[in-house]
Amino acid sequence: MSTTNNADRIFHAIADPTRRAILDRLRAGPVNAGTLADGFSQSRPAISKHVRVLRESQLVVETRIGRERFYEVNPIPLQTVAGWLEGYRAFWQVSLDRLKRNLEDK
Amino acid sequence: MSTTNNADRIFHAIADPTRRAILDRLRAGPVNAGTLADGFSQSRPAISKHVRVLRESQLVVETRIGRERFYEVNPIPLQTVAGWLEGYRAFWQVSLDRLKRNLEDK
DNA sequence: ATTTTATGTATCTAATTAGTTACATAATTG
DNA sequence: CAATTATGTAACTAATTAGATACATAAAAT
Repeated sequence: MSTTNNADRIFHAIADPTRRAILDRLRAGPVNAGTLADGFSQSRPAISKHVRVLRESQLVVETRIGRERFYEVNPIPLQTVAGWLEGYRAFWQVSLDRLKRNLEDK
Repeated sequence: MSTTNNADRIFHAIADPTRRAILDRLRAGPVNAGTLADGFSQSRPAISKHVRVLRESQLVVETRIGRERFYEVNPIPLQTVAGWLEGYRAFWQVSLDRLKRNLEDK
C-alpha cells in the first residue's frame, strides 16, 4: 500500500475490527505494547502489526520510555472520516425522502 | 466474510476508494449500472462487484426497471460510522491536550 | 423470432492481508 | 556481565480481495 493517499490509509486502518478495538482500548488512556496486547486474544506480534498500521495512518502515536513503548490515540485523522461523512449528512433527509417515495411507489 | 457483523461490513465497504467514489457519485442521484460504470476506468463487472458489496452493507439500494437497475445511496448505515466517531469527539479536546503536553515534555 | 442491449455471475490471477512462530535488539535487573 | 524482559521484525501461510475476460440471462427492439 505504497501509493496510498492519506484518506485511503485512514479508512483502511479503521476498517479492521481489531484495529478499531485497539483504538477503543487506547481511548481509555495510553498503555504500553504488552499491556495492550494482553487485552486481545491474538498474538503480541499480530497486535504489534496492527499498531503499526494505526501509526502509519497517524491514528496512534508512540512514546518510548526505556524499553517500553506507550501508545495513545491521536484523533485528528478521524476528522478526515468525519468530513467525508459530513457530505452525506446534508444528503440524509433529502435521500430518505426520496427512498421513502420510491418504496411507496411499489 | 460470512461471520461478519453489520459494523464490520459497513466499515469494510467504505474502506475501498472505488466504493467511496461510487457512493460519492450516487450522491448526485440514482443512475443505472451502465451509466455508473461509465464513470470509472475499471471494467463494468468490477464496478458491479463493488456495488454488490455496497448493497450487502445496505449503503446502496437497487431498483429494477425493465432490464435496467438503478442504484441509489441509503445513508442510514453511515450512522454506524458517525456513532463510532462520536465516541472520539468527546475525547478530541482532552486527548489533544494530553498529546500536546506529552510533546512539550520532550 | 432474432438480434441487440443491460447487466449479473463464473472463473482465474495477482496482490494484499491477518495471523503464526521464530528470531533480533535493546533496556533492566541480579 | 549474564539473564531476563519488552518489544519489533522476518519469514511463512491461509484467506480475502480487486480486477480482468468470458459467459449467462432477461428485457427490448427490429
